[in-house]
Amino acid sequence: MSSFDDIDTFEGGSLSARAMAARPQPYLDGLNPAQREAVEKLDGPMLMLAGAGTGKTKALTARIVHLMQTGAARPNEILAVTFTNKAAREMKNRVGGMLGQSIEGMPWLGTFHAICVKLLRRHAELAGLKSNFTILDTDDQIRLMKQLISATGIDDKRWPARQLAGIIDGWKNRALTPEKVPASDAGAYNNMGVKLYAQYQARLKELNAVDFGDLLLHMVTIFQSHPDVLEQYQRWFRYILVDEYQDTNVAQYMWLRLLAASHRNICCVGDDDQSIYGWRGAEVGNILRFEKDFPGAHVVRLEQNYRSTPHILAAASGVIRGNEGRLGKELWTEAEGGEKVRLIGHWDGEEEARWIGEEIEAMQGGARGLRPIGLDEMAILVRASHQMRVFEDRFLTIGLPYRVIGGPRFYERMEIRDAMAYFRVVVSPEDDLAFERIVNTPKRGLGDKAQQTIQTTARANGVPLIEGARLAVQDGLIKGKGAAALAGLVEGIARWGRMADDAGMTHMELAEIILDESGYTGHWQNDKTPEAPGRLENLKELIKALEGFENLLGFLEHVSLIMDNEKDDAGQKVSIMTLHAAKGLEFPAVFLPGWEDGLFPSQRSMDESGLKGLEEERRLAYVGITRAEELCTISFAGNRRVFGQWQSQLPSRFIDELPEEHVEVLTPPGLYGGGYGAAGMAQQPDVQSDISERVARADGYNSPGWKRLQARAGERGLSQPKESRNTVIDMSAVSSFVIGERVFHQKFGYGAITGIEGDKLEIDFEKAGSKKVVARFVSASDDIPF
DNA sequence: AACCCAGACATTTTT
DNA sequence: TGTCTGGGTT
Repeated sequence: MSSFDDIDTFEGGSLSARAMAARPQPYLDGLNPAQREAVEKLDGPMLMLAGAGTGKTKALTARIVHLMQTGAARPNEILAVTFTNKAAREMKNRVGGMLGQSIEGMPWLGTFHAICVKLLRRHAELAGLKSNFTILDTDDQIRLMKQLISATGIDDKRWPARQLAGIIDGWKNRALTPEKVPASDAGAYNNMGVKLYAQYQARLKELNAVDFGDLLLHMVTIFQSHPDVLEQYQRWFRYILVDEYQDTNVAQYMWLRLLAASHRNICCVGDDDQSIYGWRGAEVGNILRFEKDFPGAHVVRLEQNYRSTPHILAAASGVIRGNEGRLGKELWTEAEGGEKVRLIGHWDGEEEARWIGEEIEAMQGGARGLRPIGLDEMAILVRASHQMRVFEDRFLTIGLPYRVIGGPRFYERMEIRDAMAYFRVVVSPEDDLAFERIVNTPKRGLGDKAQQTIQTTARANGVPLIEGARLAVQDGLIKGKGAAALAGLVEGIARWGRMADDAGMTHMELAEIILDESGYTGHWQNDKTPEAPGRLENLKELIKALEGFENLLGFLEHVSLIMDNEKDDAGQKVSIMTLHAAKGLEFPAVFLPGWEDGLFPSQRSMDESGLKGLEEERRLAYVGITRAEELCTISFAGNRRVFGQWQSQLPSRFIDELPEEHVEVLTPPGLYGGGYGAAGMAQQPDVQSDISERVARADGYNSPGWKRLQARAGERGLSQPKESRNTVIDMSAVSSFVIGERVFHQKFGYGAITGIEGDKLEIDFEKAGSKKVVARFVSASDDIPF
């Protein structure tokens, strides 16, 4: 399509739009045919199926630029939604870069939540809110829930606030208001769940607050009940783009469908094979159903991968093939050569961590004829965060710099949340939840009773808590030390509020004054726990973060939605993160440890969600492998300590699904102790067995790998690996020992048993002294073949 | 109101 | 095995 055609067909024909349309289109040059199609076909529904590393963001941003350059839409007529702020930021930057000028703003490029906040503030009254409503995070949500539960006089043991909040979140994800919760759902909780849900919503309204789920739920409700409002936005958003469509939940899906209903100019980008947030309410079905939802939709597949070697892609394809109900897509690359995916089994988790540590060190220097790989170019991706610990322990002892990505984030830290609660009460004194949080932090001698008094006083007078507190002191309902402190706090909040209006002070200075005068800073200065200095450090950082904002209010608004803080501390470091956190990232070298059945795929996923759960786990495996550009190393351990108990592990069934010809099986080097290391080596994965064989198998314990493991264990005179994951104490191992017996241990050498307790033995070692060890790791001394 | 200990419990977490 | 929570104690 030439730009001249566009001028003729362009309807809104302002001069500037025509001038825009006449510009050259350099952004189309670097695109492959599929990408180009995805960019140029502007009208009507489109599904852009973009595999990992296929230049999705490039296509998406080019499409946005194309919309503007052809004059199809002005920047503010494009609705572009992402899931993360990071993705939104990146897209903004790239669009700006492609235009070669700063964009005059794309106000509707943002996360679902950020856009909904904007919309909801405009139409708050339609949801029974004031436009300055506050946004609660999970923490506030649970505290509110706790209050409701105790107020209702329900057994909080049977109704843990967390769980209930989770259930309600689930309903909100499915766009269910309390009235719409189906009987089948409601009945399961004896109708109490729905009742509490309704109460919770009522309470939120009283507080003029919403939670994350509400942002979408309210907007969907408003669109459904106010066609005029909906129409206004249908007309306004001429083109809609959605990133990571496979991760949308029902509420987001409905929101999009409503907005796109009239013109159907909606372009959804996603990859059904990378849908890994089902447990959070995401519906893979949304993307699978797209062509039914939008008949006549254009489907474009981006399959050319620019990230990984052919071996890596083949391995990933081999695994994901095991899933049914895919839209179907096969990655390919023009690149050639490269290393096969490497696979290695270890004796236990520590061993695995040790090996990976050594491997990382070797790779830095350019091992095995490969180029030297920097620490920043390597990542360890685990299924669950507790797996990180072994690596941290190991890397600390060998002094290998690492960085953990994810985990508790900056704005979720206690001290940050406390400080922000202070800012919140100052900015809006009627913020009861914030007031509640700080009223006795630091300790002001206001215990449960005093706080109860404040609550009842406030409720009796129909005023916010802070006013209730003032009245309670005034009327002498609270006495003594607490009363003085409380009066001081209430007075302080008012004073700080006045300072905020005072032009002579920056909001950073104000923030510092608030934290100092309230005694909060002092509270941590007096705290002698080891984490106190870090917390003070964080508070300093918080103040620094204020700099970028006009005032406290602006900052709070920003933070309520942007809970990420990427303080990428400088220096070369190996990254450790969960597979979930790794989505969207890429690294030259990737380690995927812990590929053991039960851990990965996670037993819990399979128990709770059956085949669906297993398929999501498989997608997680696919995501993991496709993060790697040059080198991907998968590993598993035969034994692992789970909740402090030793358990035998089976190699993950996903290992069986790796295509043999793209995998190189590594043999662990001669490990210390020989005999035990050899047992670890026995666990060669059965790369031969294909999917069909695996599926045909009645249970997982007949795999060639398992049989070999058993056989070799027997040869070595070791205890047999347990068949049941639940049998924690290995009775055979225990019963074979007697007190006084001379035994050998892998790490501690020879010793004599002095005590037996379950599966643990107390042994007086000749060199290492007396230790308690797990029976599994001990053998009668004459069994040692060397 | 602050502290301590026993018991429960333990994935993944874009906003 | 370790962490967190809630109940009981000081």
